[in-house]
Amino acid sequence: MVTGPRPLVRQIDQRLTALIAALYPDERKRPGFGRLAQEIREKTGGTISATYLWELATGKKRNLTLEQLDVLADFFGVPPEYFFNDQVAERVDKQLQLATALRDQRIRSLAMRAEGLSPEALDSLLKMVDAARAMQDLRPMGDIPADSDGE
Amino acid sequence: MVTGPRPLVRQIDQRLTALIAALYPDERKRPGFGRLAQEIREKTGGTISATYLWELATGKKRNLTLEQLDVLADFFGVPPEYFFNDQVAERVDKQLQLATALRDQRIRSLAMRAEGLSPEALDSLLKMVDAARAMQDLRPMGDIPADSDGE
DNA sequence: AGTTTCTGTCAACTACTGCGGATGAAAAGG
DNA sequence: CCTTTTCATCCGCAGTAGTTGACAGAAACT
Repeated sequence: MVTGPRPLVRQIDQRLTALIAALYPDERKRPGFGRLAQEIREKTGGTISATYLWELATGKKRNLTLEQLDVLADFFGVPPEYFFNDQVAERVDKQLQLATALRDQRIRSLAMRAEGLSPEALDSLLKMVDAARAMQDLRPMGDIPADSDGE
Repeated sequence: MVTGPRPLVRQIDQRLTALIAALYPDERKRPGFGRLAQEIREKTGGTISATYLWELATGKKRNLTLEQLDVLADFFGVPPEYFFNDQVAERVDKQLQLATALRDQRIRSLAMRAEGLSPEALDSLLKMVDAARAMQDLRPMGDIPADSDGE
């Protein structure tokens, strides 16, 4: 069917890649779609394939079912609306920024699932982190060796 | 795989029938799934079939795709999360009660799309409507002749 | 009465979501 | 160096989301 794409189903790819980047800030250690799919399966008990994950991330498929939406939302710890509600996405992205800035595995997953802080609170927290980083004369995030993982 | 149904996809049938009942309070004038599907198609430009609508309302199918979710949410004027987020559903249902109580086509669709009032505000509005109804000695809603429709 | 329209329901079909299994390239590890 | 693992990408298939077209019963109309 050649139905013009409904607005809801437009930005899945961007949202998904943003989540992946947020969960694995260090590009060097970031797993491929194969390993990622396996992790999702183990952690959520749901089923998702590496191929489909890639198709979603590259925008080749975008009209997913509620079940797959739930699996993804469950794994990344975001509300399902994140994938199509701009307002929710904006707030969550703020939290992701904070989590990335803190660069600690435990705090990161906590923050991703918190969903309780206002954008203003998150903004000031981000500013505090920036200030602390400047005082300690740290390089801009990106080339700092990542932590060794461990659930 | 026999994956147990994810929690997200459980109450679609109830939500859908609730929406239909809210939009057409008078059972006598309520259209069947055939006419309803046609209305949805005309109003939203999306595609949905009468049979599928029935399958959803009776719980025979429940794992719909984002595109169909968008069509339904668009037609009924509710946020897409209504179908799987209990918190949103509760708030919207309050609005639907109010709209049904007022029994005016225009106000009804307006209220369905408002999404701005708190549950407390809606509660007091509902109480006011009840009080007004009692003072006017109206019969309990249900057998009042419905308005003649018109977009 | 008969006829026409609408209802819910089902079975057969189509189309696309979602997956397994290739492929070659590039790391990693020996 | 070679071998093994992991990567992105593709092709084709299975299963199911979603449609079409039928059916009989119940209204509504004449």
